[in-house]
Amino acid sequence: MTRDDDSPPTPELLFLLGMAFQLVLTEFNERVAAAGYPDLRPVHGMAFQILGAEGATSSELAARLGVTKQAAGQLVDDLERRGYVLRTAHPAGGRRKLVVLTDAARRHLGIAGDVLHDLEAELARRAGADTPLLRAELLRLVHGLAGDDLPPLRPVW
Amino acid sequence: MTRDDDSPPTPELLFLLGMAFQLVLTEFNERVAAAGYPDLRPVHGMAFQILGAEGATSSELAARLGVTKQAAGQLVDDLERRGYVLRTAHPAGGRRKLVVLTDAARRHLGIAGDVLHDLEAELARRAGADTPLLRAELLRLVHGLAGDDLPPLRPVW
DNA sequence: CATCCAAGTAAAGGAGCTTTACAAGCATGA
DNA sequence: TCATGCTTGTAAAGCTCCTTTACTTGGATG
Repeated sequence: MTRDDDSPPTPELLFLLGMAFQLVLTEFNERVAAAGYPDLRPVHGMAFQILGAEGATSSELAARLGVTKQAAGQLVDDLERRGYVLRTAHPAGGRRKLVVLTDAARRHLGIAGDVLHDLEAELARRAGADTPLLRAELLRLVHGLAGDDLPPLRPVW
Repeated sequence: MTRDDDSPPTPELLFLLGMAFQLVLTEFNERVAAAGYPDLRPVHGMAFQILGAEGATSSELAARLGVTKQAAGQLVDDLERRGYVLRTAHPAGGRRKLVVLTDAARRHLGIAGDVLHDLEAELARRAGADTPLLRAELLRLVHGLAGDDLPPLRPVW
């Protein structure tokens, strides 16, 4: 009894999750691009968020992004060239370098946050989606699958 | 008034959608791999589902997958080499070729469907997620963003 | 029959990652 | 003291999957 065949043919949960994520992310990305950041992908915003106020090392960034430290290093190279991050001396010394955000990145974080909230509010209005309920249910599902620590967010295709 | 700062810090809807999708997809993919298909990625399953009972041309497949026809052609090349699809003469003639599933692909479709349903049932039990409710809310959201026609499902990173 | 169009294919190239390999700084125990 | 080992950071090569560019082929349309 895995399926009720005379119910309306709702797409599978997995497909719905995928389409919802993709649609919201694409819309978000387009709005952020239109706001002056056409050359920043979602992963860059994720990196900014991880680096946050205190910064982090490339290796920490790699772990949180779920990629190799080389990939994270390349990302930092790129962002540094474009003026979004700086490699500074790490207080703990050693070979470590603390990657910190520049003001340009902080401005992006602020704008992206605004876009995100506007978008969610619009979804609640336009689609009539009960976003608090949706968030609660999704949080349950995520915790059920991943435990308490939230996993890195990566493309899975 | 974009944020209520004294509410519990639930992650953003976009993040929750991403994590939920990724977790469920990864779990799904691992189970399918364990069931004997370690070399099939989600996009292959999507292709099987699109080709379905009647088959389709490479160009149709490309449109539904949201990639170029060359990319779809390469996918079909690969799947044909591995015995999952066949290029047959197209009833409409012309240069068209009808790509159809082999029995191997149909077996995969059946197993993947079972895995999907098992997984959803487990989620409802383990996580206590109200999956019908979740599906309804997600469907609302998707229709609100995409209209009636469901968009191709692609990686967005 | 000349023209155009859509389908398929071929080849090159690029983005973004991994793998392999190595150098540099520090901690640890014998 | 100092050899060992661990971890960070980098460098270089290679791989996968996609796109871009360009071409061929079969049929429709005037």
